[in-house]
Amino acid sequence: MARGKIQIKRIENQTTGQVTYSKRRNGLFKKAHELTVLCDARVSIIMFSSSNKLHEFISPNTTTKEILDLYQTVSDVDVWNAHYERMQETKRKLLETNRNLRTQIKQRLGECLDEFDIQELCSLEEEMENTFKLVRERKFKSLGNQIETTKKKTRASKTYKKNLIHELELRAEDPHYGLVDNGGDYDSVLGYQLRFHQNHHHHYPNHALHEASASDIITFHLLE
Amino acid sequence: MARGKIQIKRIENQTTGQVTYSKRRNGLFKKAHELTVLCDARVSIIMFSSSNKLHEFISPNTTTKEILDLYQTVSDVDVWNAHYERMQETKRKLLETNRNLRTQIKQRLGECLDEFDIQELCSLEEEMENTFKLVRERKFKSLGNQIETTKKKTRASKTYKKNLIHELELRAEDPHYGLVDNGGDYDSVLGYQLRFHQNHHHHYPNHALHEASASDIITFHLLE
DNA sequence: ATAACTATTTATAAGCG
DNA sequence: TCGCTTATAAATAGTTA
Repeated sequence: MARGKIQIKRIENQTTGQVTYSKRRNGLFKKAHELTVLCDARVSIIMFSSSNKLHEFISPNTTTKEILDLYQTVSDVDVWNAHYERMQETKRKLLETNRNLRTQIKQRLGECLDEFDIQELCSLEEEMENTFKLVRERKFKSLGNQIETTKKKTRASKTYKKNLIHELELRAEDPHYGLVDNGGDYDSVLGYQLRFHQNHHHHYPNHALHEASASDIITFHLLE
Repeated sequence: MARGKIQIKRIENQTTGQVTYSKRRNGLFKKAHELTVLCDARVSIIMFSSSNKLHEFISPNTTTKEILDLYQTVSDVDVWNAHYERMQETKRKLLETNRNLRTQIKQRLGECLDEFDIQELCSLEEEMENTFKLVRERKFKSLGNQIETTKKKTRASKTYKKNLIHELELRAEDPHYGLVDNGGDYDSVLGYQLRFHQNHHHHYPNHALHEASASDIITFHLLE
């Protein structure tokens, strides 16, 4: 165990350096803590290793923020000023952008048009026209989709109804059907099914639903 | 020389405390400096004595500000004051508003319409139509104004021309006029007079011209 | 406050598990 | 990366000047 006089000189060996850093850091923090207790002082140590790892010590009963605020007050160094100013600048720019955006919106709502010259008015007019067309297209497309959907539903209910009627005809032809359960059953079954479609009817004359339009179906949905 | 085991406990004696504080502070700073050199680290120590005296250590080749900037970036600790927090909040809100405004603009340019349902599309369509009309109205009005202005200018020029010709006729009728200078014909005099206005000449033989400026005359020529 | 001295305590480099 | 050990370097309380 060679323990000659310690040279205060950069430790080249990485591993040894790491170990020494760790040990001496602890030693430093311990000393700081002792100082805190012995002399009722407040100490903040902030350190970065050569690999930029952060380590800090702060005296008990205080916070780093407190110390730094105090430091800022006492020392000449304006620690946060640069950041503060940068934020002010950011805020200013954001507000400016915001104003511009609002103006643009107003112009697209037909306000504040006085500042525009003819050419600008023309291009705005053109833009509005284009957008108007786009919106209308989109609207029609959306409506088309909706109609398509309702048509499908209509078809589905038509098929369902046809099957139902077909089945009823079969039962009517075959007496066995009627005898299985009591005979009043037809109406009640049919009535139950059809109430889905319209509130008050129990019977439909033949094919009554075949030509149902989209709006009818919408009504049907609302009633349901 | 009583040198028993050092108790890590607050030193009540003021003088002793001061001395210890001074000695240990130096020891701490020395350690910090050694750490800096040995391990290539950057250390910032900020401390306040019980009497609120500030002492600080900073590694060579760096500044306290640098360390604190880095600290703020790396640490989660909220070292800034309430003002900073308020500014952060303001910034956040501004950015949010900004986003919303941009979305609105995009929608009014016909983009991002997928999120809209039929009703929204309808009201947007209506809005676009209204604005479109407004813009067109404004355009026509602006065009109207422009036409009106040019008409006025044209009228003024015509009056001017009429007066000029009238005067020339008078001169032609009255021999005294013609004999003053050599008898130039109407055309050449007229040509001279018109050139004379473009070149900013001095005397006007007729009051009718007093209201016309050089630029007006140039415009008149362009319009004719 | 600061410096020097000195008996002690403390810190820690290097080695080991 | 730790924790432990140990010989030695360094720090420091108390004192004096």
